[in-house]
Amino acid sequence: MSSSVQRKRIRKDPAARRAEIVAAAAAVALAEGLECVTLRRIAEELAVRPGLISHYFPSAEDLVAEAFGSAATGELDRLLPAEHGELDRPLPAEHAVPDRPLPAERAALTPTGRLARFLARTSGEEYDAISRLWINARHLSRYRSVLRDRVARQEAAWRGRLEGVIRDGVEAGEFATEDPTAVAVQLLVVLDGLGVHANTATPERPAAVLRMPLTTAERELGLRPGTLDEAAG
Amino acid sequence: MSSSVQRKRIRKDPAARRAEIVAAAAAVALAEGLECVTLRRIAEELAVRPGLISHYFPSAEDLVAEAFGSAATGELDRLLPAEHGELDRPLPAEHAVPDRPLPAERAALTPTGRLARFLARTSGEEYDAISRLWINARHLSRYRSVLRDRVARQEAAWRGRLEGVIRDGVEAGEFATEDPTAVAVQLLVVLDGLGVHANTATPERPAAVLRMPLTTAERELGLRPGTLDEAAG
DNA sequence: TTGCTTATTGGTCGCACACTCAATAGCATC
DNA sequence: GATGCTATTGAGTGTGCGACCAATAAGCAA
Repeated sequence: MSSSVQRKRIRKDPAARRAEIVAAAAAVALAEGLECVTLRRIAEELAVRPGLISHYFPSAEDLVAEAFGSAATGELDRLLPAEHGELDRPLPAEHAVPDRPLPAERAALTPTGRLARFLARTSGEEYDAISRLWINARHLSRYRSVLRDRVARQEAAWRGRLEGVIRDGVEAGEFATEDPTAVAVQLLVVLDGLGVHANTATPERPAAVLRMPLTTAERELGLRPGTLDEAAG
Repeated sequence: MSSSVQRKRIRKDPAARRAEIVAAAAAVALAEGLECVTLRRIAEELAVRPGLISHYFPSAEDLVAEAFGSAATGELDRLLPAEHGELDRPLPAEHAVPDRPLPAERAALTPTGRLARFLARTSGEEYDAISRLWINARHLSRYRSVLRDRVARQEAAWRGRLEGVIRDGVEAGEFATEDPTAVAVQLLVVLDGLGVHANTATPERPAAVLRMPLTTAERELGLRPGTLDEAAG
């Protein structure tokens, strides 16, 4: 029998195959965790033999790091899209930023609107998957040095993106702060702190706790309380 | 040769042996991570055969959960010792709290002093190991349900202990808050948020970020800024 | 001292993992 | 249609894991 197994080989362009592998690995990482990114698992996902994955990633650790980097970059772009022309990475690029002009309605958002939308999105249940990924990566970083470096780069990317929005807001006169970097880091600390519970079904948390990101942002940026709720619609 | 291997069997009281196993597992969990708590590893630690560990813990998952519970309880007692007679766990006891009277100098500390000391200790580098353990447990909870329950119980224990100090302070007129629970959770969120970096060597962080726990506590408890620094000595 | 309970051993099984490498076959090029 | 490059396979290695179980011996009680 052995009916449904694919018999015919499909020979692809190395670059395309590699991208395909990374995409599959990123999807598995996001949905099931970085420890599920194994040669066998990704090979099965793509209906190829494990040896092929080894061929593109001689060390499995590199694939895991790449999967995390790809997934995290994708999620950041979804949560807080970069404005056209925005320079948000002082470090070597993690990924090529698509250089096409962004849709008009995005470019039209004010810094307050962008920040409000980001904070709204990081409160939803959809954000749990991303929280899980970060916890996963931060823990696995303990043992895998390649991943550790990737995590550091992603941290810088997320902080840089958020910092950019804050700077835009200061420039536009919407925000008031002396140290955009410190505010960005403080916000990320709060979001990380709230996100660690993503794997453990936490009972209802006090409203003051759920509002921490908004409260922190409004306090540190000199916004009237409630501003960000209203801006989020 | 096979010189140094232990030949003679040592037969111990089951309760004592079990305690020994848990202690060894907790030490390994704290120092090397929960995934290093394996039958073979703990057996080697105690110079016994792996089968013996299986005998006491038919499911390895139970041992891992027990190791985390033991380590976390021990660290909480070290960071924020329970006052004599303090009732800090509404849930079934995670561990028997030693009922002996505490040293005089500890019992003499005011709530402000206890809180200040706790926050000082959670800032030191010694706290990194505990942060690592929490990240580890929170991530592994994704896959291990027994551990997940233990994490929930420990969260409750830590929150309860902190909440107790806050209530004492309110009662003593040192703190002012309407909702001690919310304050306790907010503090833990900030500490968790700062702790997630324990595995990734983070560059210097802005002073405002490092002071977040103190700032949060002082703000939420109606303390004059600087109070907790001074109380910590 | 003898005997009995049971804590402890030693060995085995099956599984999943990363990694290696010679053999094979797709496909672009001629 | 034939040829050559190389992407892809298939098979095998070694490691570490949890789980299982019959045999053994430690140490207490009779």
